[in-house]
Amino acid sequence: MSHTYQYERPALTTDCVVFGLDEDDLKILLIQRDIAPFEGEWALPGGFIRVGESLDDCARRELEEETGLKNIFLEQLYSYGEPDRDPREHVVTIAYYSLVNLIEHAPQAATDARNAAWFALDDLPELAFDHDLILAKALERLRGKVRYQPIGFELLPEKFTLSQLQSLYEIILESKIDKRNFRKKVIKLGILIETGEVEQDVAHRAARLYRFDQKHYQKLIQQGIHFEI
Amino acid sequence: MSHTYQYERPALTTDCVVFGLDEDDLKILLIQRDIAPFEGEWALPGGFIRVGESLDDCARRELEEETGLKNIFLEQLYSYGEPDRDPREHVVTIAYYSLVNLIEHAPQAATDARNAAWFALDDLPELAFDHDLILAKALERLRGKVRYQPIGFELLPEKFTLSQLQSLYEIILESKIDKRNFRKKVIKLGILIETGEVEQDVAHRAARLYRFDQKHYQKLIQQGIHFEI
DNA sequence: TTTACTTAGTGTCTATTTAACACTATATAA
DNA sequence: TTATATAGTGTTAAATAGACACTAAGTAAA
Repeated sequence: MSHTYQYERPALTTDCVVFGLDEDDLKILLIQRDIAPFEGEWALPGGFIRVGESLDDCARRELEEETGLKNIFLEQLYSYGEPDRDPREHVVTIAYYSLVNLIEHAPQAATDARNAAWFALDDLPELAFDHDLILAKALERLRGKVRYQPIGFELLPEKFTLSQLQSLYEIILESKIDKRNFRKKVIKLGILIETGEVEQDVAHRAARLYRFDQKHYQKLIQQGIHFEI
Repeated sequence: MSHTYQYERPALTTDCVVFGLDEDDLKILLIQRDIAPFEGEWALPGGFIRVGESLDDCARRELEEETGLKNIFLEQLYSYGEPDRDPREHVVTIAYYSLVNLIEHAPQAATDARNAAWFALDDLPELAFDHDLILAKALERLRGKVRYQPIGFELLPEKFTLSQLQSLYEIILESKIDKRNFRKKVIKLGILIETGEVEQDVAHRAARLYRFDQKHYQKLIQQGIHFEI
C-alpha cells in the first residue's frame, strides 16, 4: 500500500536522548543500527512518526520498541530539519530527551534484537546522522534546566539520600558543591519529605531517605515562586 | 506532479509568533486566512515546508511571503503534532518566535494580499488551529528568556534610551522596576555602549542613547558568565 | 571489645547582592 | 519666567551566598 501527495513531503521521525545516572557518571543510551545508512554505528533511539500519532506518543513508542523503557520522564527538546542530515532523503526529526533512573530501569536488552547500551559521556562512540548535535543540545538543556526545575529527581530512585542528590548535581553540572550549603538550600526549598527511613546495608552510618514533594512543588509554582539550586 | 511514498506521512509546516513592541504594548502579528479551514479567521503566519529547505529557512521564507518582514530575529520554539490539530489531515508544525522592532519594521501590507495586522496581547481575536497554545508557549519563552539573555534588544531600535529599555522589561514582564536599581544593574553588566548622542525632538531633557554591545556580550558568554536582569 | 574506617550530619561569620527609597538636572512649551 | 516632563544620580538595610571543620553513628577488622 502506498500514499500519494500533490507536493513532496519530508519524512518525519522522533529521536530521543536518554540520560541515566550511574554511581559516578552521567550516561546515555544508544542503539546500534542494523540497517543502512550508518549500519553498525551507534545512534539515538528513534523512528518514523505514524499518521494519527502525536509526537510524544511516537517518542514513547519508539523508545519502548527499541530499548524496553516505558513510563519515564520525556520532554521535547528541539527539531532538526537540515535537508542533508540524512543521506537518503530530507528527514525532519523532533528530538526529545528523557531521564531514567538506572537502578530501577536496569540496562535492558532491546526488544527488537537491536543492540542497546549505556555509554558514559566521556566515552562516547561516533554517532550516526547529526546525533552529536542533538546530544550536545540535550546536555545543554539538562544542565540549564536542572538548576531551576526539579527534573533531576527523575534520575534517582523514589527514595534517596541528600548525598545522592548532591552527587547528582555535581555530576551533571561537573562542579563540586559544599555539603552544608547544599543541604541548607534544598531543605529550605521545602520540596523534600523525610520518609523516616534510612539507608539499608551500608558499611557506615546510614543516611536518612527523602522523597520529592511533587504536590508542594506544584503549589510553589502556582504561587509564582521560582527556585534555584 | 505528485509524489508517492510507501508509508503515509503527516504534512509539515512552520508557524511563527512575531512579537513587536509598541510605545506601551507588546503586540503580535497575525494574518487573516483567505482559505479554508478557518477562512476569515486570524492565524499565525506560516506555511508548508518544501523538501530541501531547512526549518529556519522555511520559517523565514513564509514570514517574508506573508508579512514582508525579513532579516529579523527568529528562534525555534516548539513542535506541535497532535493528529487533530488541523481538521484536514495530520499536520505537524515547527513553531518559531520572532522579535521585531515596530519602529523600523512598520506594519506592512502583506505581499500576497492577505490581511496582516498587529494585535495587542490583551486584545486578541480568536485564533485558528491550536495557535493559542503556540502563542502561550511563545509568551512564556519570551518572558523566561528575556531575563537572562539579551534578546529584548531586538525589539528596540538600534539606539535606545535606558528608559526605553526599562519600559521594555516592564511591558514584557508586566511588573514595575525601580529606575535606579535597573540602571545600576544594566550598566554594571557592561553590555551597553554609550553612543554620545542624545534623543532628538523631545519636549523635555533629552536622554542619552545607548547601543547593545554584541561583541562584549559574546565574550562574557564564552567566559561562562551568566547574567540576569 | 576496641580501634579503624567511612559517610552522615550540623552552625557561624563574611562578603555580596538585592531592594527600598527621593531629590536635583535639563530640556521644551506656554 | 514659569510650568512641566523626563533624565539622571547614592545610600542604607535586609537577604542571600559562600567559605569553612568538626562531631555522630554505623560497620568491619584486629
